[in-house]
Amino acid sequence: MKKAKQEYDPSKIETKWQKKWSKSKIYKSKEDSEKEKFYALDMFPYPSGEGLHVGHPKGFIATDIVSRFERMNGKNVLHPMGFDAFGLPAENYALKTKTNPADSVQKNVDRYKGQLEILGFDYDWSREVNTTDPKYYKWTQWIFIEMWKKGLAYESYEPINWCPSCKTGLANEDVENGRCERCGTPVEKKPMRQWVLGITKYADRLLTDLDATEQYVRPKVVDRVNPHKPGKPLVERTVAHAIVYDPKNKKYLIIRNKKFGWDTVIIGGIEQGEDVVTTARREVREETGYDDIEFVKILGGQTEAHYYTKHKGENRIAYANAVLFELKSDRRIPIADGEDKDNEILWVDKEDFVPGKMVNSELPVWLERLNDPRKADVKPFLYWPEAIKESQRNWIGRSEGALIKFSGYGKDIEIFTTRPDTIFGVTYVVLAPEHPLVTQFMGEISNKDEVEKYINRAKNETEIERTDAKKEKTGVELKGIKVINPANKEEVPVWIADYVLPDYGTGAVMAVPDLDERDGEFAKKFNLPIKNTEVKEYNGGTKVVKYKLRDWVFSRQRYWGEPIPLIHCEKCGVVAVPEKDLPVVLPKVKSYEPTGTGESPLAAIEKWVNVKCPTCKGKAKRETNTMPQWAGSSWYYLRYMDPKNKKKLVDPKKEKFWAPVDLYVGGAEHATRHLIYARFWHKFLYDIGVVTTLEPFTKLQNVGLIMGEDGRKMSKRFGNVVNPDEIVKTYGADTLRVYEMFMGPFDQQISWSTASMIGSRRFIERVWKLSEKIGKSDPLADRIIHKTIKKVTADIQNLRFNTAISALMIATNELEKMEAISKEHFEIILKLLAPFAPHITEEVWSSVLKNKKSIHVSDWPHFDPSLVVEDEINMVVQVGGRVRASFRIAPGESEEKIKETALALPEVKKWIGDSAIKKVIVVKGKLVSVVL
RNA sequence: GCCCGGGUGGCGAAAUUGGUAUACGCGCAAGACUUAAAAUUUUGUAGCCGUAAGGCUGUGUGGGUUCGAUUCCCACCCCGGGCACCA
Repeated sequence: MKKAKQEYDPSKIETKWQKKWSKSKIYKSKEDSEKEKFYALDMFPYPSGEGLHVGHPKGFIATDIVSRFERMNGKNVLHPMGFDAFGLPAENYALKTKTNPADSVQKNVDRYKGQLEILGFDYDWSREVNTTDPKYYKWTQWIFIEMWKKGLAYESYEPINWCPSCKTGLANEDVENGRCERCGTPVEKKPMRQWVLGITKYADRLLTDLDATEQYVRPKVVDRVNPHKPGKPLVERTVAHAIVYDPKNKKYLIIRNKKFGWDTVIIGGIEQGEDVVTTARREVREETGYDDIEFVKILGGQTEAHYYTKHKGENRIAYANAVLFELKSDRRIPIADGEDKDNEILWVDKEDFVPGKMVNSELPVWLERLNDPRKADVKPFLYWPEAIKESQRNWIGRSEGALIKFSGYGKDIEIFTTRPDTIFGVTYVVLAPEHPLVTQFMGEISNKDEVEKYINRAKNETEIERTDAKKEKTGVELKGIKVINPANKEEVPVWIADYVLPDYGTGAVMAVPDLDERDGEFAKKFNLPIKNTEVKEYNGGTKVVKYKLRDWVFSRQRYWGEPIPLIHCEKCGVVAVPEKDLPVVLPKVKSYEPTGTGESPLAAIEKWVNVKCPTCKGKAKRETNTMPQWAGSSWYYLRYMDPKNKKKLVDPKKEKFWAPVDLYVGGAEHATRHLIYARFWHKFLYDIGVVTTLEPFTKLQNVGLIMGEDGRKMSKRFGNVVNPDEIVKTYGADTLRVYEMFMGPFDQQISWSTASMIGSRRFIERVWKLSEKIGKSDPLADRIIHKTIKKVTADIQNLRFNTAISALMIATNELEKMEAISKEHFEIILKLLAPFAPHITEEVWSSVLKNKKSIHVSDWPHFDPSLVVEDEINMVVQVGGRVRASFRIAPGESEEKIKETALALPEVKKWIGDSAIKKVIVVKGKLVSVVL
């Protein structure tokens, strides 16, 4: 009895299953599970008025596939979705339509949700967050207050783009070639009172943790011998310990301080450009003279070691790594000496190599890891694309150098340089035009007008313009000013030039035109002397570390953002809004226009602005700046874990259960800012005990943009937007999902092609029709099925969806050729396809195979390794580097046999001819290469 | 300009560690089915020479290492993303 053939019609099955899934709550996530957790996260969208285009869901499809895959593999999955809705687009829309942005945001969110729902995602919508919801931004404000309490938020006058005609501040986006996009007036820089977050305090941790190992434990160890001295500076340092083991004598190498009687393992600070192993190796060579030690392993990542006042009177936090080496040489006596005469180097037994005798407070951790190899295995802490890590390293831009003072007229010009050794080649000094000393020198100079004119010009340039190396150099000498080069006491002139930026280093450079290209160009243009530079050591400066990373200007003079929850009291100064009064809700205003003074529209609402001081109950005013859009997105992944908690940002138990995010998918354009901001907030929350992991996202994956069919970015402006609703209507959600994953490598940017999508639809229909072939198993099918399980499983794990689908297509093509396929084999194909095409697989699974439980909660298939190896493999023969013949042979065959078979082939004989065989290379399982 | 990616058939792309370049899909061509068309299906499809067997060339360009390079190294050209108030 055959069932009547059913045509595949996605419109009949997709909404049906979406409703059933939602009703049966199979995607709901709970913390109280015995299963291992998996947290898949998308960068949440900004719901614009234009709705989603087909490019937006690409990343969401990927996390959907992975979360369905992990669920079928027995994991307890969290896959939430929410909306990021503060910021300029919503505000601009409000300005234009004179409506409250809250209304348009709600409309857009509803539209987005509708568009997402028809794609069949497995979101747990009960955990939805929205950054503009006061219940959400209460906690954004709370975090800000905590930062402010810790001194991480401070006030500063920072320039904004100011349009003098519109009397409003402009975003960088609204500035076009230095002019206001709306009215064309040249944009000026106007200093405004701003709140700034001290992200640079976290620069070192943000940098080192990129390469740190082990997610959960960076043990904190405290040196209890030397007490913490409150007055002394707190210095962070990344160091390497070298643990050198002599396998012949079973001894360890230590440094003993004869004067004070303490022992230590070899330790050294990681210098610029070095990795841990290099540093450790260098220290061993310098301290002991051994240069033939063999690297064994890094002992399980870093510790956070707190040394107090031992090192040059500093309170030091060392992020300490240990490297285990083995001694290879026969020499047993160290030849070099320690840094000073009180130190001696010696070999000790393991019994002496114990915490009690050694001063290294982190030694117990290293010892534990020496004894238990499992603990010493280094697992990377962040599985991130190397490109993103590199971008972040460059963004943070750590450089080690020296601060050197050039003095004159009772003033010191502090200069940061990474090359103090070039100081003897300095012929002049350049200050940024904004440098505070420039104003102070004004009285002394003879060309005041010229200098002022130049300053005005430079400050309105963008940073990109200023640092463009191709641009002709400009600058003005501060005539009459000379400063003394501290190295050779020479007098050098002082210039100002726009290529020196005020925010980097000290905003001043010592120019060595002989060695530096920019300085050279500058000197040539202004006929400044160029000296042949002799590089020699100069120790006249203070060693310092500088970062390119700047503190984060965290306020906006806008309406549509989280109000900064501070109050300015006439008597008490700045006071935080008490936690019980949070959230500070954004009040309704009549006009969303910024005030003519550049202040936020909130400043005009007297009823809201004027408050009583929470401390003294006296007259006070609210802060009227709002937070930037980045605020809400810097911590939203935490709220998904516990979205409705009224008492806490996140319940510690829930945080412990779900954190960290196992897979985070989003656009590469967020490589630096969003991801660094989120890491910064996370580390702060770690420090105040809100979260338990050092990093928020363990695995990160970029989505490649989907471009329009014309190769340009999809945009209303170009008229190349493809709407997913239309595609779903004509082809079905499953086809859209499969096509977007099949287009090409997930992280690659690819142009949309509606014409090509038909292939994905045909593939789905072929699977649909395969159900008509259920019957006896073909003996050849096993091998195909098991190879496909292996390939699809590995490809999903590696986020290579395009080749996973290709493998499924190949399997389908093969199975189609057969008389019949078994029910078991067909089930496996459906399961493998289920994460990609959830509706069609569920429909066939239920209506043809008569399963009661959803396919999406069924078990992922496993492959039999014996069924994925071939009996016979193809090998090719190259003669003189060219493929000339091929033969089939059993994979386990001996090299001799392979060689013999290959050389006996008539084709091979023909190509060898009379030439002598120099050698024959056999690569098992691949080829035989005959070299003539 | 600086930083980070990428460049393979007509098109989207594939290629474990350096080992048969072009899997899979789109398109195209020819055949089957059909009164016809669509759909479906079969076969072919990198370029050049050749009836064919076969040969030569070929992964942005030029060079290098190697028995062997899409893969590694050097130089260059082109395209995309980011550059701190777009998200």
